[in-house]
Amino acid sequence: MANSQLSNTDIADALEELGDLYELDGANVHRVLAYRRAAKAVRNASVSVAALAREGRATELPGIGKTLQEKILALLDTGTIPAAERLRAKFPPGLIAITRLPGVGPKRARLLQSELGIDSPEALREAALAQRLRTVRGLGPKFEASVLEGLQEMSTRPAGRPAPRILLPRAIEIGEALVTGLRERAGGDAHVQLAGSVRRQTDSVKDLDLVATTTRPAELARALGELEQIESVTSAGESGARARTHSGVPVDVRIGAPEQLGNLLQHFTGSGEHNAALREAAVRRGLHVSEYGVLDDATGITHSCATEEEVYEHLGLAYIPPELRENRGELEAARLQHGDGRRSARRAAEASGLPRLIEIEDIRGDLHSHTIASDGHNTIEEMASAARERGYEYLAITDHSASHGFGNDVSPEQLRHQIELVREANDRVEGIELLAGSEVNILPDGSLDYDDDLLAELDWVIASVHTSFGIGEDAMTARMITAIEHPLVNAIGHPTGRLIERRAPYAVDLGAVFAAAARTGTLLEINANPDRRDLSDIHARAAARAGVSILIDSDAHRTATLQNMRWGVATARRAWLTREDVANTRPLRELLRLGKRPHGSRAALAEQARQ
DNA sequence: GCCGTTTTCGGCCCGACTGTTTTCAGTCG
Repeated sequence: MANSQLSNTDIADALEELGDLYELDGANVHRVLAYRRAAKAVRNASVSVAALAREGRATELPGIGKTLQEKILALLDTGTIPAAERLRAKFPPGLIAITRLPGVGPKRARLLQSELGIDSPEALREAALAQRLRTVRGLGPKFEASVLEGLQEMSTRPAGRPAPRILLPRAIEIGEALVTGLRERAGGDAHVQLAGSVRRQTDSVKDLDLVATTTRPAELARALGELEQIESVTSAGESGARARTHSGVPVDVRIGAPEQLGNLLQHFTGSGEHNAALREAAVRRGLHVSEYGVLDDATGITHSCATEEEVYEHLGLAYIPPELRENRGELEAARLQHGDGRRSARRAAEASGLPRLIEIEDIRGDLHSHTIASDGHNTIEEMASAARERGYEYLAITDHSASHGFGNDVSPEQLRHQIELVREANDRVEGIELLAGSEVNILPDGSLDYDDDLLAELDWVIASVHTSFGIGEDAMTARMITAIEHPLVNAIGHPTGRLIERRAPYAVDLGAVFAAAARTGTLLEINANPDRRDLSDIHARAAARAGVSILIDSDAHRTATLQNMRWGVATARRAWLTREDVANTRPLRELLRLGKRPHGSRAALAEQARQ
């Protein structure tokens, strides 16, 4: 019982390590894959897998069966999995580290260990420098050189860290510059566009995937190497090229014929998991999907598809938006009944179980923004004008509260003054309604750092955790629920505190948080700051399923960052959310009715809070 | 090791490129 607190990340790491060990041990590849899939399912689970396993329900997760549940239970009870212990003795951690090098997989790692006794990156480096790798059959000088280059690259990173991933906005910026450059150089009939994880709008990306169609592929492949952003071309062939930007981002360009654009796009948009599941399902229907077309066993004909809609139609599926392609149930939802096949793509989508995803145009207002009263860079009126230019009907001014720190505290007296300023601005500025609000700190005990009388004067209160992240899961859960139950709190800001690629979410029982939010009518935010996107796609989906109304906010600290809203909408789409799931797609009055105070005045609620 | 619109066993997506070979294994996406 001592380890029942293991997080999903701990469990996922253990399963992944076991997968790596089995792979080195030469296990069946499908078995290894099963461990990796299971690790991913655990990592993505929005409930505690430890708790689930204790109840014997971990098998409800996709890819986890009886055996893996038993291994998880062993890990919880003893802190280790027996099979892992045994294999660790055979394959030291240094050997697993070697398999992280490009061009070195499990087979070569084991070969290096058995032939040359190499079991760490250091030993590998020594052997490569001494030109001993080439003495092994199947390895040569080029392999030696690539190993040394890989080790050099690895040594520039903190120990054991994978190559850094870049955030979506930066990836799009680099990717669009490449697309523009290729279009200019390739000219004529060339079509170039971004695919891969950028097109799926993931939080961060590891590389850029571009898809191109042209009648002169060689010319386009050559053009890639000539772009000013490209440092080097690492490989090139008939169907595309691979390169690296000066900023260190790998770039993959795939080139095909125009009539295959749909197949190419579908293939290179991924995700890998979506494609694998798609193809497995297709094989059961006698169809084989590749980037070149859909091969029908029955006729022997390969159908090229100029659009992705055609690809999915061939497979009896409604068109699946890129954001949903993660093998999280979209294939099942997209499956069409017999007779649906001849409908238009739009009709097919409506007939399927796929959601009609929210769009940026659905957003009517922003309920989290800062001004010069705290750490923002613009005045109330400047923010209001910029919001109005975006077509918003309302904007809440929510500067930080009394204990925020960082020199940006807003004292109770200052907040009273700020409320007056917002009211005055609201009278002056036409065409948008301003709400006098605050982003109030949730203190470690769950209380807020303004008293209720002052909070009752506000039109809008969003409460967030900004300090004491490490108080432990139980204390954090109680802290959040106390804030959620406060009758004057409309919404919780960035509910997990994560920073993408930099800081993990704090430990908190999100299931309990979602239940409390649903019960009290407290909105939970998808903070659209591209460093946060918090709630995440997975968490936002779970929250909406638990009956929580979701809010998407920019958390803008200047007029320009109001446009961060797009990253929040991207996360909402990845969370399967529709317009109906998101509160700020509604007119303000309707939104406020949706929230927690359907009856009475704020003063009455303040009274209720005092009791 | 998982899983089922060929279901409790026997499958489990598809192709490109590299470096080493002389027909292919390994790695990668």
